[in-house]
Amino acid sequence: MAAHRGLDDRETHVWQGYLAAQRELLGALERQNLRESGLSGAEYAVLVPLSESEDGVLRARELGAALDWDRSRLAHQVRRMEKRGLLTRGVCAADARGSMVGLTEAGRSAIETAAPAHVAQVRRCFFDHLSDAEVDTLGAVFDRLLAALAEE
Amino acid sequence: MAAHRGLDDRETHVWQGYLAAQRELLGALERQNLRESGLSGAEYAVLVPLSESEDGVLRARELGAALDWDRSRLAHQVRRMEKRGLLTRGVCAADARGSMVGLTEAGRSAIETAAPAHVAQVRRCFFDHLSDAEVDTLGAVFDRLLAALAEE
DNA sequence: TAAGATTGAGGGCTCAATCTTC
DNA sequence: GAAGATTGAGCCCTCAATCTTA
Repeated sequence: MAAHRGLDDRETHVWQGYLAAQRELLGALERQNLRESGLSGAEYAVLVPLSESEDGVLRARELGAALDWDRSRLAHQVRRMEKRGLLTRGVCAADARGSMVGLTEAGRSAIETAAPAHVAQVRRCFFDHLSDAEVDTLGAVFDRLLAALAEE
Repeated sequence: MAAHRGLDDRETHVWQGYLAAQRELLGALERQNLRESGLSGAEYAVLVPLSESEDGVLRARELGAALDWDRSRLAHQVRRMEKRGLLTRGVCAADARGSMVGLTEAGRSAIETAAPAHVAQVRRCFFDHLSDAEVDTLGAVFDRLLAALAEE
């Protein structure tokens, strides 16, 4: 492809495969998750750290750090999820600038229902198709790519 | 993470690394592309097959097949790009149901400017950090994952 | 009926203001 | 001024409904 002048055929194929696998795999997980538990991928991601916290409540700042999301992305997502009845928002007692995000009953119930199916799906669509050696290689590669990107 | 009960620590780490690498890498490419050539990733993707076609014109059906995009996604993208002056739309002479998508001068100029920098970026952020053996492993893995997903 | 395409609604993401509180 | 958070605009994507032509 003209997009890849400067990449040889093998590299082009690997790069296209990476892009396609990324889209198909995450898309399949998203659809499956949505169908079985009614949760989008973003909703699921937000509920996980909250369900692991002491009492189902975290400062928005902590939640954002756990997810590695910026403030804006989190604020938009929390707003939508509050409207859906999965979360509550409140002010932070210790620092009036901060906000607290908490699970509702519906939110806790949703994540507890969704988690086992989601994990099974990741195993079935990803790990079941890979050898131990391939998993090791992928782990090393992703770590290296992330380290290089962090240095930029 | 509670998200990964049923995955061991090593698997969880690899999966998180996959998700993070995906987001960081594609995000970095997107931002770089946008900064240097003013094209989004989606716009770039659409322009590539058109720039490789005979006269810069393809049936929407062909373009969608080349990108592996569904009709709706392509129609929305073409509409935005037509508004930006990168593409033209017309009716298909051979089949009145079809539509023809063509490059404008601005579109051709944009892709020709963007392509070398984009390829260099993919090389710098991805292939430069991988050994030959790792590239082979990744190629095989992505092919296998895609084949498995296609069978579902 | 099926194929090609378009549209509107709605979730999701990023960027650039903005507001409040430290 | 800096930190925590929110908001609005704009692009991207998917889904379902619709319209036209084959």
